[in-house]
Amino acid sequence: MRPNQPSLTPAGEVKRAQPPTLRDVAEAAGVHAATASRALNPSTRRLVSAETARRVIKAAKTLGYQPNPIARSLKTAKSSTVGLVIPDLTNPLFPPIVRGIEDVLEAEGFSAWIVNTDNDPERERARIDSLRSRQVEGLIIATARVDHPFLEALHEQGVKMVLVNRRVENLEVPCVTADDATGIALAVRHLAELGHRRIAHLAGPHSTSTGVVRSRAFRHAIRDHGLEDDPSLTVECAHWNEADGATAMRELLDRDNRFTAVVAGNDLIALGCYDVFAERGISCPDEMSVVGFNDMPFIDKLRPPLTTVGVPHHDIGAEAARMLLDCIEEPDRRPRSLLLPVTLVVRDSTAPPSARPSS
Amino acid sequence: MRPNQPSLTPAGEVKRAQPPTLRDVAEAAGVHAATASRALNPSTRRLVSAETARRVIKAAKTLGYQPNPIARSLKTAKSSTVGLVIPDLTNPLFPPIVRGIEDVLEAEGFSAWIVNTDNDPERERARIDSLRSRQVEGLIIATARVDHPFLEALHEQGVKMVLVNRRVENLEVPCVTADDATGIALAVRHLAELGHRRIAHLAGPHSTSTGVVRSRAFRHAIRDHGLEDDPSLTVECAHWNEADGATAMRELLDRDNRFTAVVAGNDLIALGCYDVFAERGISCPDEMSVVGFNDMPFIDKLRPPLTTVGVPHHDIGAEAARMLLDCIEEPDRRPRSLLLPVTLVVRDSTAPPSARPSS
DNA sequence: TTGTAGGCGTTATCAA
DNA sequence: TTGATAACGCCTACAA
Repeated sequence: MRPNQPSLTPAGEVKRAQPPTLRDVAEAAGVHAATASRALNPSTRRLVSAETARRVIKAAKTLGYQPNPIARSLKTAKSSTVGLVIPDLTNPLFPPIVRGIEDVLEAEGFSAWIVNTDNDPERERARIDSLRSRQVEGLIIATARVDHPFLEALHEQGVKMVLVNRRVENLEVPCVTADDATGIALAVRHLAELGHRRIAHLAGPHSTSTGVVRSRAFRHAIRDHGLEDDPSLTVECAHWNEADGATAMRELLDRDNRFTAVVAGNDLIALGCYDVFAERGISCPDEMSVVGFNDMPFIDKLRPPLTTVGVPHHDIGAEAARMLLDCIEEPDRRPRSLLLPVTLVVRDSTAPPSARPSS
Repeated sequence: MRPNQPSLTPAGEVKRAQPPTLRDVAEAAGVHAATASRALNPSTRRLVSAETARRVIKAAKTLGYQPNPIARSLKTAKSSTVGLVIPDLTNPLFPPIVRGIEDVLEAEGFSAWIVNTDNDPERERARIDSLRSRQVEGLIIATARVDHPFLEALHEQGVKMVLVNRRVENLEVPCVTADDATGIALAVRHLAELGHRRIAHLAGPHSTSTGVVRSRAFRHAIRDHGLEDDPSLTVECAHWNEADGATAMRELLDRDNRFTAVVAGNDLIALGCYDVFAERGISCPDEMSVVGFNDMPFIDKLRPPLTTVGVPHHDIGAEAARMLLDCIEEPDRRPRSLLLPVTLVVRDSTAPPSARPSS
């Protein structure tokens, strides 16, 4: 017999009460455990009499019964759990997405395991393996690269997943992304309307779909507005971060191009531009306009406040979670993809080009 | 018999191979499951012959065996899991702490469940209940208030926990915090050395130990430097955020105090000051110096870059995780508290007081 | 409508 | 040193 009240061990210390189990509830209600299980489970409750159900539920409440999700998982092979694979939680892009995901999951009784890959494929493998061993029912992945054989392999194995922010070529998996192309188009139009003619692009890495899509959209937009379409005005950054943004900006300036505005692949790359402006005494927006992408928190507090493309990160997370839950519930549903609308947020980093003598 | 190779169901679809279980490994190695278990488990490996262990381990590797942590948890009543209770993941303070925690947990085979309370006691209760039902072995709590009966109750119930950033009065629980008092002392000394005599303090909420400790340290430091010790120079913010920082700053200015510098309770409150400066055309640091606390990411990119107290957030997380693991391993160890060293990071938001006519 | 029995995958306690 | 057995808490055919 397992003690359910604090009791004394031979040594005399107080032993903690174990949490009540289903059997304790059943006993208290004077029914069998199976009956109690049915009564407590909304989907099987119709199998027991209303009176019995009432008694069981009351007993459960009295005892403070909480079902043991571990035992339940072992039996049902479901964990009510999903994995969340992101590069790095300290990148301010991700927390709002994570909150969006959790808000939806929580409402459905699911929880998320968050893992950071630091963009290391080895680490990604290991962390995803660990998630799988914990029986997650699906994955939300924010680390996808254009060519990502590991994700393809997972998909082959029937692992349910949803991609956020990114896509993988030739992979039939649901995605939720911002409308990158429109965002870039808005940025270019804004600069064109201010009077800029030579606009540069600091592209994100082309190993990511986001980098590719934004780059392509940039070229399109430039042509659409009849602006100078000079390939040397685009530099690809090695990573989506400040340091590589700064490097790319330096390269661009060293080419001695007479551009007056930059569309940065994202806000962090734009931050790198700011660093280079400080280094070289370039004044923004007087001498150079910059547009970012994402509208990260606090980016409006910069010097100068950054004009950028606003992305509904919370919604991206929420939609992705909803999609994954859909996949889990109806495994045969066809993968949909969602493109969420973006907005241009004009601040002080963009202005008409100065009349300064161009070199 | 459970099929371990993909097989055909009556309907003809391919059935996914189940992941191999311990029994599969045992069978492949020609031993009993119990033996395989012992061989695979480092702590019991000495109970089997070296030869058997080798065979089992090899078989496990060949089959790609991954122990099922759910089954293991059910048996051992341990989940290798801890709960992480924070107010809001989108507050940039927390991601580095979380990473520090995860880095340590991961090395020990533990994982963390993160929950956000949004500083809502009701929600905190619910989320912690849910963590407990998931059998977490302990909690790391970043939401503690000075008076926090719920945490006391948990402690009474024997729930293992470690507090980060905060303390609870009369609660004998291990804590990991930054050395707030020293940080504030450094800030005040820096301002005093610049020549400021009337220094204000925008205190964090006194419902949090951090708010109390920093406030008290401020008064001490002011007296130590023989500066003007005027209680009306301190305003308490309702929350640790921008909006309430701005409100408090407006109140301070409206009192028409002739202070020339502000020690903000944290960086977000300092951000609120920046907003008010913009509103009222006050130039920082020329007319007003500000010091923040925490050295949040990107705070160096503000206009002007913020002078602040640098806090080792990653270390705070790492130490807290280590402490919790210690508590889990040796339940009887006495609670220790750790005070981590801080540094003053001088940037451009502080300067000598101007010679402008005071009022 | 309710009870019985068996098992999810693992580990602990026996006995051999 | 290994094997047999039972049990962790829950769910679900099946039988009553």
